Amino acid sequence: MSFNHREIEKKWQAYWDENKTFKTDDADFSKEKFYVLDMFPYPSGAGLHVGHPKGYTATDIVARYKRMNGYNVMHPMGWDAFGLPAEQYAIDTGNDIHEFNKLNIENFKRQIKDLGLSYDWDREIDTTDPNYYKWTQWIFLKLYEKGLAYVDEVPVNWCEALGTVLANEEVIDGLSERGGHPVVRKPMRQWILKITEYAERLLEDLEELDWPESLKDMQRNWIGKSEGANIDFKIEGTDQTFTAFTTRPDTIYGATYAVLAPEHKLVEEITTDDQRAEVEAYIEKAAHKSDLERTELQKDKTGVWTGAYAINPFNNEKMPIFVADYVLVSYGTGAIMAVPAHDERDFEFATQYDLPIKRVVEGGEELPYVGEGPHINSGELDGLNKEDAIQKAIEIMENGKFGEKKTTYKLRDWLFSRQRYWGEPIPIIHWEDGTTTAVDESELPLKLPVMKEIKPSGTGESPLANNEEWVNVVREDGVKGRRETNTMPQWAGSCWYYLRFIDPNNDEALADKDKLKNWLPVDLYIGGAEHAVLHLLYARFWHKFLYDIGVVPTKEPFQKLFNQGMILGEGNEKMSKSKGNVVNPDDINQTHGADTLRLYEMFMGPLDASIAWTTNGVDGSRRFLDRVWRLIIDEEGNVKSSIVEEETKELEKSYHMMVKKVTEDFENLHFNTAISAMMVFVNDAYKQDKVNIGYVKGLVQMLSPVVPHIAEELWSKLGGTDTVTYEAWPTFDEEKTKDDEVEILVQVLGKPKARIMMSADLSKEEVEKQALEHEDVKKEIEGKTVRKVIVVPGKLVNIVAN
RNA sequence: GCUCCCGUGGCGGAAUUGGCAGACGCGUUGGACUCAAAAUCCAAUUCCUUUCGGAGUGCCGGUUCGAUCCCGGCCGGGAGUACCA
Repeated sequence: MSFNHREIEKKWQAYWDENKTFKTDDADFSKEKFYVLDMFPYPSGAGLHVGHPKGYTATDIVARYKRMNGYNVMHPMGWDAFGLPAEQYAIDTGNDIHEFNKLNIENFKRQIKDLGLSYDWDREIDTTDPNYYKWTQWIFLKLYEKGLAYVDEVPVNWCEALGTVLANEEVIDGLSERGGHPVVRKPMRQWILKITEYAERLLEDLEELDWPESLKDMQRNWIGKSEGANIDFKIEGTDQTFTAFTTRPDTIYGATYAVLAPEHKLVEEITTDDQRAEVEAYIEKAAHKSDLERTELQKDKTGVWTGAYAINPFNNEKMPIFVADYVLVSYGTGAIMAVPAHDERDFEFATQYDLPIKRVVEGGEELPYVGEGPHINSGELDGLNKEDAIQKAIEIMENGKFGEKKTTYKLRDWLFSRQRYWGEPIPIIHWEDGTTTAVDESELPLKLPVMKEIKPSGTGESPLANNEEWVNVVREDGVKGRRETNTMPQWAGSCWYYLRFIDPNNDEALADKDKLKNWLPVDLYIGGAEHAVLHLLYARFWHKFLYDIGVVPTKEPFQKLFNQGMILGEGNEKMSKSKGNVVNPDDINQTHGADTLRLYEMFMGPLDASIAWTTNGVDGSRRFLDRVWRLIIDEEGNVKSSIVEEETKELEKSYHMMVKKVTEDFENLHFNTAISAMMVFVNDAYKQDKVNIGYVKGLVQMLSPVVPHIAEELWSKLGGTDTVTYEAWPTFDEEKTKDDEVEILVQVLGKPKARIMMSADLSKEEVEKQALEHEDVKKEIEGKTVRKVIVVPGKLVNIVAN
C-alpha cells in the first residue's frame, strides 16, 4: 500500500495557493524576522535542472522550520532574466526575445511550483520588468552622480563571437565565461564602475560575515591587496621620471634593470633612435596577442631594451630600461624595478637576456631566493631583516621625496557596458554640444524599445543604435542628442534584487526605509559557488554604495552564505546534454513525486558536497516515505488502530533523541543526518505494536519542512484542521534522551576487555572500582602493576598496567 | 606555480573540545509471506582467518593511557587563480 503522490501534491499545492499560506506581512515588525533567500535563477530555455531543487529545498526547509518556530519569514523567488544565453538563442532561432523570455519564465515557474516550495508568490520579481529595472537605472544614476560611473577609453575584453565586451570576471583563460569564445584585448570607449574605490572595505568587511572560509579567501585573492612602495626613478640624461611599484623596497640595492609595460606612456619618449624600430615592432606584436596567447606563452619571457637607463636613487647606479609584456600596464604603475636575485620572473628574464644578478639577501642555496634573511650589499640596509629593511627603505625614500609607502590591489574597475540588446538601457544622453547628462529621475524607467532586429552590429555599438526613434532626442533649447546605446551587464539586476523583494510594489522608492531596516540583512543566502567573485562581489559593492548614500541600513547584504554542491551525473561527471546524463526534475516528479525528489536531494549527503545522482537512491527515498505512510495509515486510508492515545514508553527515548537531533541539524543545515535520525525513529516504531499519536504527530511535523505534501496529508488525517505550516515545532526533554544505565567499556592498555552495565550517575571512583573488580579485568592485570586508570564518565575506563 | 578544500566498507556517507570506526541509505545475501513473482516484513553485511584471533579511516613518522580527529613529511583528487612585481 502506497500513497498517491500526484493526487496529494496537487491537492496541497492548490490549498497553499488558495489560502496564500506563505504570504509574508512585510509590515509586521512585531515578530522576529528571518529572511532566507535563494540565488534567483536565470530562466533559460532548457528548463529546471535537478541541481536547482537542491538549493531551493534547503532554503525551503529553513523557511518552514523557522515559521514553525514563530519567526516572520521572508522567502521570495524571482527571475534574473536579462542576459546573453536566452538572447543568443532567440537570435539563432528567430524567436522574439520578449516572447521567448515570457515562455521561459512561465516554464520555470511551473516547474518550481511543482516542487511545493513555500515562496510568497506575491513578491515575484522579474529583472526585465520596467517597474523593476526603473530602480536598477535609478541606482546607476546615483553612482553616476557620485562619480562612481564614468566613461573611459580603455583596453577591454572584446568577444567577437558575442559581439560585446566582457568584464574581467567574465573571462576565463582567455575565453568567454558564457560559451567559451575567444576574447581579445582592444581599446574601446566604455562605461566603468569604480569598484576599486571600495576595495579596502570589501576586503575588511569579509571578517564579519558568516560565509564559507574558502569563499572569503577567493574574494580576498580577487581583491589582491599588496603592501609595498612606489619608487621614483630618474631617467638618465632627461628630466623624466617613472614610478615603479614594489612589495620589496628592501631589495632596492639588488635592482639591476627596470621594465616598462608595452603600453606604458613613457616608452615612446625614452626609446633611443637606435632601438626605436625594434621597440615598435615588439609593442606592435604584444598588442596583437590575445589573452589566450598571452596565457599560453607565459613561460617564455620576451622583451627589448629601450636604449635608455634609469638611475637607482639609492646608489646612483645605471639600470637599463626594458619593455616586456611580463609587466602589466593595468597593475601597479605598469613599471617595475627588477631584482633578479630575489624574484623568479626577473631571474628568468635576466638569465635569458644576460643581465647582472646581484644578491642582497642572505639565505637559500641558490638564486632566485625569495625568502627572508639579513641584507647584504645594501648600504644602510645591511644586516637588517626583511621587515626592518622595508621600513628603513621607505623612511629613506620619504625623507628624500623619491618614493612612498603604497598599497595596491589586483581588483580593477568594473567594466559595466555591453553592446547587446537584452539588458537595461543606460540612462544617459550625449548632446551634440559635447555635454553628457543623465536622464532625469522622473523619466525613469527608460524603457528598452521593442525591436525585431536585435543582432549585435559587430561594430562595437549595440543594436539600439539602429533604432532612430529611440536614440535621437531633442532638448527644449533645440539641441539634439543621442541616447547611450550600451546596455548594462547581466549582473546589474541581480546586484540589488534582494532589496526589492522586501517591498516589491513600491513606486516611490526602491523599497520602504522601515521595511529595509526590519528585514536586512538577508539571514541566509544559498546558491552555487560559481558566483563567488562575480555576483557576490558586485552585490556587496552596490550594497555598500547604497549604505553610503543612506538607502540601506546595513554595511553588508548577506550575513550568512552557503554554497550547495553540484549534483553530478551517474558517472560522477557534470550533467550535460552531450553526455546524455541529465536528469529532468519533471520526470522524477511524475514517477516518484516532488516529496521524494526533495527528500532524496537532501539525504544524498552534506549540502555542500557534490555527489552523483543514483536512481537506486531515489527509490530508497520513496521507500522511506511509503514506510512512514504505512506506519500511520491502513489499507482503507484511515489512521491505523496501532496509533494510540496512550503513552508508549518504549519509544520515549527514541522520540526525544529524534527531536533533539533534527532540531540541531536543521539549525546547522545538516539535513542528511536529520533525515537519518527520522529514519531511525521510524525503524524503532515499526518494532512496536503501538505508537503514541503525539510521537506520530511530532514526526510528521518534523518531516513537513522536507516533504511538505505528504506531511500535510498525514497531518490532516491525524486530525489537523489547518495547514501544518504554523504548528509549533516539537520540543524535547534532554533527560529523556539519556539512559539510567550505561554500558562502560573497560580497556586494558587500550584493548577492550570487558563491558559492564552501570548506573549513569556513578562517580569516577565508583566506576574505577567496579572496573577493577570485574573478573575479566582481574585476570588481565594479574601480576602486573596498575600505573594509571583513566575514567571517561559514561563511556570507558582505560587501565594502564604492565 | 600560488591559495583553499578533501582522501573512511562494493557505493553515497555517519562519528572529532582526542574515548567502542562504519549511524542512515543504496547494493548484496539469507529467511518469512506467495502456486510463483513483485511489493512488504525480519535478519546479516569493513577485510583476512575454519576457529582462536588479527588488521583497518591514502602512505610514513611524531605527540598521547588512547589518534579518522592534533603535529611534521609525502602521495592522490578537487575548486579557484594565474607573469599582480
